[in-house]
Amino acid sequence: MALETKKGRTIGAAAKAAGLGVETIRFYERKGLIVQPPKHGGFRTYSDNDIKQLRFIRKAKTLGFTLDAIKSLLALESGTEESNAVIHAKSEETIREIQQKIAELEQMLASLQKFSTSCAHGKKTSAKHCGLLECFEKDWDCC
Amino acid sequence: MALETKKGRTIGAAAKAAGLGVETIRFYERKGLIVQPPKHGGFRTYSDNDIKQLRFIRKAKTLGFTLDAIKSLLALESGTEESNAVIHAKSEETIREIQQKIAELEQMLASLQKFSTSCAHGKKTSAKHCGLLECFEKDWDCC
DNA sequence: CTTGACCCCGTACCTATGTACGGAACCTAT
DNA sequence: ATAGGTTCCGTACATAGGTACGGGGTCAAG
Repeated sequence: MALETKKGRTIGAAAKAAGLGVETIRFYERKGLIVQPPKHGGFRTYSDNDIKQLRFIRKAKTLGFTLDAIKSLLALESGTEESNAVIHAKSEETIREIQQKIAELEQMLASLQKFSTSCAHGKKTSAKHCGLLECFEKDWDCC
Repeated sequence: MALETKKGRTIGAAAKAAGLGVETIRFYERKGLIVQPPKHGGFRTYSDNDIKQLRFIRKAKTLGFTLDAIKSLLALESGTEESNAVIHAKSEETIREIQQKIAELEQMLASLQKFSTSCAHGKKTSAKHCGLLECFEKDWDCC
């Protein structure tokens, strides 16, 4: 086993801790999402904060953010952006985007819940056109 | 202009109405997300409900669903699934997934809001390690 | 009945996001 | 010091999700 003491894991341990593949981490490095961590004896050594970044990337990805968007988010955090005003504006914009996503997900959730309770147990044939789409699109009182 | 009367638009009009490209719609058809609509004089003719489906696809995509997942959702709606019990179970599972996404987005939102108000206007240098990641990952009271 | 806009199909191409390979170097335990 | 397991790097391959092209057919207005 390679050096895994105190602060700093090898890329393999970091991958396991973050739920990613080793190659994926190197890929993110090439893409500039993360900076190459310091090397000890030729091996990358990942800090706890690096692990947090990696987990953040993983989560953000499942939420529909592209790697480019995630890169920007991480740039916000590490303060490598231009000015405070710019940082603030960008985070506010991201906030609005997230609020939008949440709103749309809640709409979809409501539609699915109606669909699930009213349609999906019992009257499949009678309610052929039960209207998940209608619920979703128009916020109608279908079902 | 091709036949665009009453019920039924050509693929170009459908694309415009749904905010997609013509080629994208044909692509979705090949992938089985939508069924080929009836043709009039060799041209696909899209109904209002088809448009709803297309818009649904577009929205679901921005929310991070894969095309395969969307296909399943649409299958739920059109009742081409096996039994009512299966339909119900699947929609309940999707409901849980969406709730999970919402929860994670709200966590990210809260982190960003703290970051934006506390860090991003004024103390960039002093709060170098301001902790968007910490906020996000641990729900800490940083900033 | 021609002309321009639109559609058909098949196929090739493109970007984003990984995954896999392979030979050399390195660390750790025996 | 040698054997096993990692890691290194560069490159090639893979998958999802489109996007573009090219040659031909179809509409509807002038």
